[in-house]
Amino acid sequence: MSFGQSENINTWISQINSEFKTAVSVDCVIFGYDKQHLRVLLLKSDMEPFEDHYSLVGDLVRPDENLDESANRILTERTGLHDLYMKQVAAYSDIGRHPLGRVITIAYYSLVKLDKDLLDIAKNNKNLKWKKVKDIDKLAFDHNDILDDCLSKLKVQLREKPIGFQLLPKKFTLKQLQNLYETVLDLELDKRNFRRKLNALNILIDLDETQSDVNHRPAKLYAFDVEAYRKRKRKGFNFGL
Amino acid sequence: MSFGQSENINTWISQINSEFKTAVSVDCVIFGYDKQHLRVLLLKSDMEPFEDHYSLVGDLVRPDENLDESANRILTERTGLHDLYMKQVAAYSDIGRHPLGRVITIAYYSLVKLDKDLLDIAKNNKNLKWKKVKDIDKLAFDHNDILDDCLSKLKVQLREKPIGFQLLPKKFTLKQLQNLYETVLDLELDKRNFRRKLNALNILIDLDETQSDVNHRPAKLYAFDVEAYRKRKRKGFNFGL
DNA sequence: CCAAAAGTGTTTGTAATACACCCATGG
DNA sequence: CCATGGGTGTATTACAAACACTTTTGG
Repeated sequence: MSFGQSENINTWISQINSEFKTAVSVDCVIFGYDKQHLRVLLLKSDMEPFEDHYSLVGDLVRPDENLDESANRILTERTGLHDLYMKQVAAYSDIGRHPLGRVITIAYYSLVKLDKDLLDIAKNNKNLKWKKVKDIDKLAFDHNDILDDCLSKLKVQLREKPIGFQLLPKKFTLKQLQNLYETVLDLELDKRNFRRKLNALNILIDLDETQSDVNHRPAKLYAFDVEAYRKRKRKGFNFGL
Repeated sequence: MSFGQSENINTWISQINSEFKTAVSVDCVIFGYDKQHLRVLLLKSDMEPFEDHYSLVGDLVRPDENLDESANRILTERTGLHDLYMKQVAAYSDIGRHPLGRVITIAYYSLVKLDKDLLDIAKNNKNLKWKKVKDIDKLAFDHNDILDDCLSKLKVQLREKPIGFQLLPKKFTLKQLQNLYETVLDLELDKRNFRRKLNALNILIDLDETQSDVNHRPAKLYAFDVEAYRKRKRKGFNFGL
């Protein structure tokens, strides 16, 4: 950032303290995948005029943290998890977007594996809910815009980078991975082509294990090979789905 | 944005006015293309400890404008032009990024056709300079990070969307367009394949005009067909270079 | 032995790549 | 008539898409 040469430092500081007063917040679109559905963690709003609307989870940015740290803090506070996959998406700044004054918010999306513990946080707190993305209607503030943008970004990234694994358990079957892609991208994929492509990418570890307790032929289990991906990333990588 | 249920409105407002004090700015990476080189409009900084470093052009966000409006204002103030192509890229927020205090900045990149008038703004103002991207070394603040991110974004967008035309005059030759792609993306393209591809895209208007005053066979002139692009955009469009 | 999902190859069409010569103009 | 860049087509290769049957397990 930089300022016109005409302004001096004292003018500038006093401006910030008076008419340029602005709050900065972070809002997180926390995506979770649940074998069937893509979900987002929402919070029941208690703020006029949005009572009983759901909103994204967010908070003001504190003086001792940057935006990434702020997003991480919010994620940990809400989910109890650390080091989630997380991506800054955009800043939202319309004058009237927040009823209490000028609040500019920076949106992040993040990805979590929806296991029982995580589903429980919405049971232990009446105000939290894992809503299916498809079922979300009117949210508080401009959070529908934010959600739409984050979902678009997720879809783009899912096609280009191996981030889908963040939404699955460590060990997964190829069918689970395919289902994830089909659900999130809202399309149908050919089983054989999908498997061939994944095999060619060489980013999966064959665990030599199979499912148990299924009443059909058990599927092989795989894990994401972070190292193999890192090595290949340098010379360009495109998931290409 | 939303806040924990425990906080009430008065707490929150007083927080903004005291410890949450933050300034928000916009910084613009203004790219211009000059037949040979990709350039960025830079400004000589007069701020400690960055005297004589160049910086991006930016300003504080005013109370009556959102970020897009702020970026537009900065662009118009610096270039005299309106309605430039413009894209929000990311927010930068490290604690120590600005010597005068907590300043969170949102970066935009924008594209202009570098004609004589625009080149003159750097001649009429000693502090402004159209620097070749390749020649830029240490900038003030965290502006190298911002520039790098904006350049990456530009490269991605250039491959996917027909934004290159924003850097060229209204009438251009296929060679000029190819040169632009080769320069910005730093690669070599096959002339015949490039022309075939562009022809297939059907987003150019053949103006039935040719260059004049060149000492070789004059090239045909084309213009970007905005309407044709708009119609095809709905059903997906990828420049695919 | 039945139900249910896992696993596996081949063919066909389409898009990307590589490559060399003639053309129009100004000087 | 020469120098300079403009303009054009074809053959090859790699990748994407479409498609059906056999295998393994639990009940």
